[in-house]
Amino acid sequence: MHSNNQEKATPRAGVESPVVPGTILPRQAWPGMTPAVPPTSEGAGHHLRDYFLPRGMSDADLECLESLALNRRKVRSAQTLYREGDPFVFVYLVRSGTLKSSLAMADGGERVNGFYMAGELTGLDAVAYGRHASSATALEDTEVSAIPYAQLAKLAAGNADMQGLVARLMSREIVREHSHALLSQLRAEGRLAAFLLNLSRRLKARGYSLSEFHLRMTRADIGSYLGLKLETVSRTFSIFQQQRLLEVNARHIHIIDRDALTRVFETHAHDDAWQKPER
Amino acid sequence: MHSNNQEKATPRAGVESPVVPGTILPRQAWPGMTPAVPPTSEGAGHHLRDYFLPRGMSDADLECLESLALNRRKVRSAQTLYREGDPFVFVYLVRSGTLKSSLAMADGGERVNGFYMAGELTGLDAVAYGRHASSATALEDTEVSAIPYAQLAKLAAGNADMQGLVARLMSREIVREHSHALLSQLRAEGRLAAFLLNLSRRLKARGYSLSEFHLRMTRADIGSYLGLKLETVSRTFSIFQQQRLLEVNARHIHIIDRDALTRVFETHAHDDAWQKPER
DNA sequence: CGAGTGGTTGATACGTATCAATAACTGTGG
DNA sequence: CCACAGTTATTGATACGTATCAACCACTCG
Repeated sequence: MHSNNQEKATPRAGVESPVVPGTILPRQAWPGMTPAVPPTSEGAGHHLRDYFLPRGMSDADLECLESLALNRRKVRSAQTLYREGDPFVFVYLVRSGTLKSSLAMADGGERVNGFYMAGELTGLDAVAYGRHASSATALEDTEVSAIPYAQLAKLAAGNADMQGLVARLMSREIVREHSHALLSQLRAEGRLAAFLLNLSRRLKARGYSLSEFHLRMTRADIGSYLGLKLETVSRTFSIFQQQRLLEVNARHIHIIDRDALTRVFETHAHDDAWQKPER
Repeated sequence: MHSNNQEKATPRAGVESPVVPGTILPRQAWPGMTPAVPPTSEGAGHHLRDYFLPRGMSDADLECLESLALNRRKVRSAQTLYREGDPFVFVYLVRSGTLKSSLAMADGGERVNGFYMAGELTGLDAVAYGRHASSATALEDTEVSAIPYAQLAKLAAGNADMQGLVARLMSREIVREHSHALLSQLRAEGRLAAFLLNLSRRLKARGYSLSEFHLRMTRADIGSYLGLKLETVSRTFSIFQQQRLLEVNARHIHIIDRDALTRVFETHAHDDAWQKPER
């Protein structure tokens, strides 16, 4: 039942959460992708580490959902799967391709608040008020399974595992947003570095190269997601390239110096030690 | 294709949400506190409107939780209720007082990501990984009810209403984080205005004055929450005061010109029309 | 009464937005 | 196949908002 990433599994009696919380601490060198490094003693660490927590589900979790994921649907590049305000009927499991999730702004613009790839579930923010709270747009031709939320809820009513799964998935969304919020503490270089490492990790988990990949989104999308202008994103790519941390060819990214990239967002903090810890 | 959403009041059989979703659109004058004003036609509008959605629960919802909220607990000002990384056992219903929720940063500082007042539930971000993903600190002497999550889950397993309630509460946290993220699109004045109006509204719902109240948090807390330095918060208060929008005496706030304050965060956008709508 | 916390205000530095020009690429229709 | 328009990305010059550093005041608590 449940997710749990990482092996090694420090068998600590979680209340009922099976998942191991400890993960990669950005401050230490990142050895390829070895997961579960027990947090260096300190309880609450750099919370940005959650930014690197797995977004997908375990095979077991996925299997759970499979039973409901009958309704296959294709979304062509640039088409929207659902829009903010649409009545809430389905949550969607991404099968292949990539989605971006975004919020409409007052001025007609949009703010990207997440990217979803194969194995990830989107639409859970609609549970709150029965309408989608964000829009989902395909960044490439994408396939999803539509899961009727009503059915999911019914199933969960009689099945503690399923109930727990849904609860965990929603909670993870919250934690993810926490981490995303922390990006604002970093400057442009730190934000982009974190973004790239996150992408890299997720792509790796899907069988792609850890060091080389293709961006599905535009500079503007990345900027919107990171709270930067597209020009700044572009410039930052150039900087990384000059420093030989990356090779960039439009949307083709090659990570040359992963460790250095990791160091970037430890160093490039916005200098905010908002407050001292009171310990 | 697109936008749609909207009114017509659609008495749409909410999937299960009891709460009225439509609310105040910041762009229109804010008549005191009239709730449910059908959004002015425009499609997915200023998503920041969600920032003004009710955070508390309906009486019915509250009653539901009461049965489990036996375990009363007092938290003195400046004491923490739980810390990031603590094993997850309880969620907490705030009875009286105020809590701030925060995340630890790499450098030992913290980032405030929310404030919780009476009737609000905190701790749901811990469901994800079985450990608290944030810390909760009392801003004044505060009383909470500790609700064992295991029990809550068990109860939900046999009770569709309860299950729906928990799901909705979690989803609302997600939506709230969305809104919080949108604040970064505003400049200092817009952020502070939005913050004050939000506070005002929540306090009003608890029987306090809409226009006059006492801040429970420091300038640094506000700054951390809004992504600003405390000096900037202070300066912005001064500006509002000069413009006769507010009267500020340390933590005593008197809102003089509510409409003007509302206009502030329509105007003071960071100029980002990230992208054009494709209409 | 001195130390500590919280708040205000000023001068200046710095990061990123903004405006603008150009180039590379993409798809379209003649 | 080539021209043409429309994105997407890069790069430069400059403007502007907020962080930063610092001095100072008010208030509280031993």
